[in-house]
Amino acid sequence: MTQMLRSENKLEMLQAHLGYILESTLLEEMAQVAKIRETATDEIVVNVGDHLQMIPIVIDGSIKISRENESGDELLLYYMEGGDTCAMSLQCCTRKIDSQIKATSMEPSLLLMFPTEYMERWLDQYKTWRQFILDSYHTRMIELMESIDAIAFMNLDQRLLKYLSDQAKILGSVEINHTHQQVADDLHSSRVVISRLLKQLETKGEIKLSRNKIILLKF
DNA sequence: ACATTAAGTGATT
DNA sequence: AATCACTTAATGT
Repeated sequence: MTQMLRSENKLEMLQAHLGYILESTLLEEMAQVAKIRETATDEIVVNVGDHLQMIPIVIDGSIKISRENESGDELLLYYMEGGDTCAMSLQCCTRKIDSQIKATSMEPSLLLMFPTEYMERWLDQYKTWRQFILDSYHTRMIELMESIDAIAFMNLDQRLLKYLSDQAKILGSVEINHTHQQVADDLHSSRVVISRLLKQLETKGEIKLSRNKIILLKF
């Protein structure tokens, strides 16, 4: 009975996000094989070097994807939100490549995890699924280019503003609960520099600062 | 009251 | 824009 309810819930979750993209037979099949994963704020969902067994689709919440090297240097690449999957993790799974990225939960989130075998089979079986995966590649690629643009063509102060408004948009709040160090890590900068830039923004009346908190005033 | 962690500042490269 | 070395402020125990 509870088993029944859980799989019904999964179907509802899937329908809510993918109902208009994927046919109901596929959605039902997905609901049957999906495993639920709940994550807490700042929980690391995937680490560099991990070997993925299952591929996630985000149902609720948001996940940030960042690059990280051996010495712990980071750079935020893009975000995943409701209905998003990361097609790159599919390649990771099927080719047995270790993950090159780190995925961190930005808020309490709910993911549905799918075994690789099914994902591959659906690729042959459902053209809507193939389209979904290809679309995912496309959006990921666009976002990657956007983040390259930001690094190559924008000053750090511009990047910081973009970062703040992105965070606000995704977390649905103008109140961002991050330390300056966390912001610096995401932007691959240093805490001192970020503190100074934030101070400037506060002086200009764009934001309000307090410990562990940045409040956006003009967005 | 004390220790710890976050944030601010001046000087240097 | 980054780093160092140091100060000051906020918070938890």
